[in-house]
Amino acid sequence: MGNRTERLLTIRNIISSKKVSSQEELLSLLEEKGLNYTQATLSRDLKFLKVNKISDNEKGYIYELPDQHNVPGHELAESYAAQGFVSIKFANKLGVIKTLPGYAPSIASLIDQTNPFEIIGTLAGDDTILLIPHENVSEQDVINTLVLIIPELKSKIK
Amino acid sequence: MGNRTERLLTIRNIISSKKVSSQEELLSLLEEKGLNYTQATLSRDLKFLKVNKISDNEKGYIYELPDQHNVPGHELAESYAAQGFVSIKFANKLGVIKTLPGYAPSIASLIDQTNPFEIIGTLAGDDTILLIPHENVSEQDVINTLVLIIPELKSKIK
DNA sequence: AAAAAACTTGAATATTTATTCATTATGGGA
DNA sequence: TCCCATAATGAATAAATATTCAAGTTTTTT
Repeated sequence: MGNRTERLLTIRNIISSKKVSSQEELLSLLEEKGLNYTQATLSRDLKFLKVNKISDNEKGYIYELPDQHNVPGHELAESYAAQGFVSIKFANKLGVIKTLPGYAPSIASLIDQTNPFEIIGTLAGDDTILLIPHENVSEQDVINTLVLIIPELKSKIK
Repeated sequence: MGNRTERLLTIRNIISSKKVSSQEELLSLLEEKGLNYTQATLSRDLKFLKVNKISDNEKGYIYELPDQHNVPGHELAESYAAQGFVSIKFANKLGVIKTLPGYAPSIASLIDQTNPFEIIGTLAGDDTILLIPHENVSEQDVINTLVLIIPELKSKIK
């Protein structure tokens, strides 16, 4: 895995956990984690990740991860998915989601469609989904990502 | 109504119908409509309207209206609302939404919560909602706004 | 394994966007 | 009506962000 990937993952991680209001600020947060890059590269990364700068309550601006809800019909798929979700566990760097019988394919497809950076692929059976995360992605990162995709899971996980 | 309001409405209207990729471009689109302002003012307007600049398919950037789906529990309210929606008609600059019995308050509340610029207020009975649009807002503008709030209405309206 | 193509990056710079500062308009109270 | 306070605006400028160009890397092809 190249350094770029680590940087991209770290950027997503930082942005989802803190309010960042400029590239310069983000740049120094990356530096704190030992990732030294220039503003030019960061600008390209943010474009690639489709990170948005939005206005934050009249005062300043913050960067925000792209909204995961632009897929047509997403709302329906989402409540269906939340309904069928049972649990998630991790072992050997893999995530295993248990679902109600028959729900696995549609939940996996939802994840595939939003194509989050942290999860490189899924494999669905009937009531089980195997999640293959990127290297260096923590369990909490995966969980955060799932909640980003299906907000209603927040109450069901962790 | 001051000119500022007209400008804000026009900005939302333009952005929802065209791809605009810079303030300068938007500025000249406003000019075409007889609205002459400076970039400074536009920058403030966009901040006020919480319009976002997002990356558009690796190539460039576009401006986008704020997502209307950040209200917690919105997804559920939304499918509920779509379910209860029957029709919308206009008369004397007012919009009248008919709903299934009992649905009006929750649909109206959804509209109020997202607080779209184009609709200054709602009044809900049991199966009827009165929509009070801003001056100079067209029926189509109101419909577009409703669809922004409740995407599932797209198939039900117009 | 060499050559070609494609990708990644930083430095410098161009471009774009936000803010400051001064000015003018607008909207209540006395 | 006259103040006063608040809001809106433009010009200039500061600040932030995107891109160009050249160089270095990695990947693919032959």
